[in-house]
Order: sequence, then structure tokens, then C-alpha cells
Amino acid sequence: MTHLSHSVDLPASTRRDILSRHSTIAPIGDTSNLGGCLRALGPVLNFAQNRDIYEEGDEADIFYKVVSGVVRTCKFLGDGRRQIDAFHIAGDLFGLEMRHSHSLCAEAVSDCTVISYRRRGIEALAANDEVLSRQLFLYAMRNLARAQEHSLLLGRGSAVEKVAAFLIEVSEPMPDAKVISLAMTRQDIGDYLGLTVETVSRTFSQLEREAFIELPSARQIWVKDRDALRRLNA
Amino acid sequence: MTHLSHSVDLPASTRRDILSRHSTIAPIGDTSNLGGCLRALGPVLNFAQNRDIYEEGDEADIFYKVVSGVVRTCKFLGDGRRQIDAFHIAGDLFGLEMRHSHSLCAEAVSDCTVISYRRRGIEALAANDEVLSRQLFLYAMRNLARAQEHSLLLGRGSAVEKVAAFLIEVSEPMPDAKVISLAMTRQDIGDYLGLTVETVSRTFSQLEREAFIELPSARQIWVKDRDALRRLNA
DNA sequence: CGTCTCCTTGAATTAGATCAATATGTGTGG
DNA sequence: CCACACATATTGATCTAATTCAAGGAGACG
Repeated sequence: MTHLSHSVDLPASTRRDILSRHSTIAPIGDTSNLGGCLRALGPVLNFAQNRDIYEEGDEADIFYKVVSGVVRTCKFLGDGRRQIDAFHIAGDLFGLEMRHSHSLCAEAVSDCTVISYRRRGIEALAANDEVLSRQLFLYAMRNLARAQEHSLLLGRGSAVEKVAAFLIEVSEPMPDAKVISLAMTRQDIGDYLGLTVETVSRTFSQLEREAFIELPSARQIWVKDRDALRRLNA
Repeated sequence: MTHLSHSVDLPASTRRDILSRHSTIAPIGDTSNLGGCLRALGPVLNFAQNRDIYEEGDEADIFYKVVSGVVRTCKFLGDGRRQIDAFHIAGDLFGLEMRHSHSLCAEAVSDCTVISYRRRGIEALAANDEVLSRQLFLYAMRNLARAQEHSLLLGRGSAVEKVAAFLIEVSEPMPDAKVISLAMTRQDIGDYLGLTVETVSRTFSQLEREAFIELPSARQIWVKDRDALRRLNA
């Protein structure tokens, strides 16, 4: 569900992909049944790493589903401070809005492939399809519940609690993976958790020192004991 | 929209109500068209100040609309830290969930009156009513957009920015009111903004010193220049 | 090999938290 | 009506978690 995770193999792959090609099967994610209702509606698009998919304020007549790679949706303050709302992985929908302009922007964390859908299309369908319209409602409610959970973390969590929650979140969709490959930078993680890069880095080091995780490389994380991490969150 | 605001006159009014009886007309709030679809379904309930309406984990077969007074919905961490998700005023819906247990708890900030609805009822109606099901979707999306906006504040805002945003939020539904009566304590405001009571109090004092607001009493706030406050948020 | 981006670590700083004391206000019971 | 108790608010003094500033290090790529 709009989770954050590692990059997966890409059609237009660059050299950097070879390194992050750990190719675990991507989970279905947020879309669940909604995905079924939407199959084969739109064209496929590719975005290179760090490319904007859309900006805040852009017309929101199209929304997207991630096929591969990772997408971040975020908001900015006037002076450039950024808050990442969510990381989206294969199967997740993003960019579906109520208003006709986007309230967040979307950027490619890694090179990625997405499918686009016309919003008018889904609205027309939903009007005659009670299953689809229920799925739409559930989609929004699921994201809402997620946002509320994240608010608790942002408002009341310590740095350790935030990072621990992040690690649980990224490791959840792949419970059997020994090592998780992160597609995002420390800066991204900081902007997701309301921390600075330095604090994220220090907290990773601390968790490694305290034997909760191991860091074979900066972007590779071995979560040694997920339950112990979970216990860090009160 | 799930806003925070002053207490209004109550059926079972206590002495304290007489003091906060500034009786501005309560705005329609979050419900908008959804309200129309739901008229006259459930019984009316009264809750005294600080009473629980439901707790996190309770069965979510009923949801509510505020008739008068203010309700807070919140989450807790194991050690008692609290994050208030929203304050709900007259016209706002709360407690409508996707799962069959509540993911937040709801408490009466002031004495309040609410109407209850059966969830099964609305689900049955929505299946045959495309207008209602669209309203439900929009209701969820509106709350989602609100939660995302709030995350930016929680994750990246300073104390002054948070308090300023809060003041704008409470004063928005009553643009003509000279003085706003707050139903909630400094603790409530702190738990909404991810701050301590002391920081909220200090920030109020600071904003008064800097002439953005005036505080005739702790719960009465005169927002002297809303646009100036807005400029505090980058 | 040099450059660039990302990451880590250390030292100094600070915004906000914590601790503590006082004030204000409201409701209670004599 | 006053005296007291209890909630809530304010303010000051300290402390600390996280930020900021600064310096290196480690990959990745041309």
C-alpha cells in the first residue's frame, strides 16, 4: 500500500539498474481489486530517475499505476522544504485526485515505468459500476488510514522510532528477503520522516551498532530482527 | 472540513457553556453533499465534555455527524503520547471506517450532540445510488488531502508555522468573527500540532507580542490580521 | 583519474522539550 | 459570599534531541 521499496528491473535500463537488480517479485500493493477494474486502459510511460511525472498544480486529468521502479509523491514549502507523502511501488496507484489539479507532485525515485489512465474514464465507469465505485472509496480510505498512521509518527515519534517504522514499512512487502535494496536516498527518507539527512544516517548507524540491522552498503539493508525493530515503537 | 473550533450552545448545557455561548452559526463543514444523502437516519446522542465516543479498536458499525460542540479524533502510542488527527465541528462526519474496527478514537472536546448512522445502511444505499457513492469517495478524498496537508506541517513546520496554521484553520470557517472561542485546551492544540503545551502557550504569547493576535482570555483569540499570519507559513 | 553525488561522522548550535514555580479561572461546599 | 481544590495556562530555567555547519570518504561514471 503506497509503500516504499527497492527498484526492480526496467525496460529502459541503465547501468545503475544492474546494481539494484535484486528482482524480488513486486507485491500487488495498494491497488488490490481496483487494479482489476482498470486493466488495459492506458498507455505505458517511462521516466528516468529524478524526472518529474507531474508537478503540484498540474492538471489532474490523468492518474497512474506503477509497473516497475519507485515513485515519490511530495509537497513543498515556499523555501524548498519538502515532505514526501508516500513512496509508490509496482501495483500502487498514484495521482488520482478529487480536484482538477494535483495537490502533490510526483517524481521518479528510480527509473520507472507507469501506466496512465484517464480520470474521466474511470469516473464514467464508476457511475455504472457499483463494484468499481466501492473500490474507489476503499482506495481513498486506505490511503487516508495510512496518512493518519504516518501523522502519529511525524507528530510524536523520535528519530529512532521514525527510522524503525520506515524499515518495517519497507521490509513488510518482502518478508523473506534477507537484504532490502533501497531505491531512495537518505534525503528522501529524511523528507518522508521529517528528519535531516544527517539524522537519518546517524540513526541507521546507531541501529547497526545496536545490532537491529546491518548495512552491507548504504542502499542495502539487512533487517536482522523485524520484531525487535517493531518493539522500538511504543 | 473536519475543522477545529469553538463550542456552541448545547441541549444539556452546563454553567461553562454560558461563558462560551458566542453562538456563531456553525458552518456546514466536511459533509457537504453527503449530508443531504444521509438525512434523518439515526438517533441523536449527547456526550459530556471529555467523554469517549468510541475507542480505537471498537467495532465501527456506526458513524457520526456532529450537531453541536466539538469532537476530536486521535491515536495513541503505547506510552500515552497522543496525536490528534482532527477536530470536528457541526456538520462534520467522523468515525466512518473501511475496516470493521475504528482506527482512531473519538472524544468530546466540549459537551456535544451527534447523530449516529449505521454503516451497513449507507453501504446498502451506496450500492444503488451513484450520487451517494461518489459523495463517499469525495468525502474520503477530501479527508485524505487534508491529512496530506497536515503531514507537511507536522513533518516540516516550525512551532510558529504550526500555530499560525492552526489559527488560520480555526478562523477560516468564521471569517467575520472578531474573536474566536476555542473549545480545546493547549494540550489538545499541542497534540494536534506535534508540540508540547508549553511551546503552544509560548508561541501564542509570542504571536501576541508580535501583534498578530490578541488574547482577551486563554480561550478567546482575536486574529488581528489573518493574511499576516498566513505569510508566516513559507 | 578526476568529478560528482551521496553518505557518514564530528563539533557546535538551537529549537523545542522538560522540569519547576506561579498564576488564572472555575466549580464546590461551607 | 468566601475559601478551597483542581484544571488549565503562563513563564522561567535548564536540558537535550535533532539540526546545522563542516570535513572527509565511498561509489559510480565520464
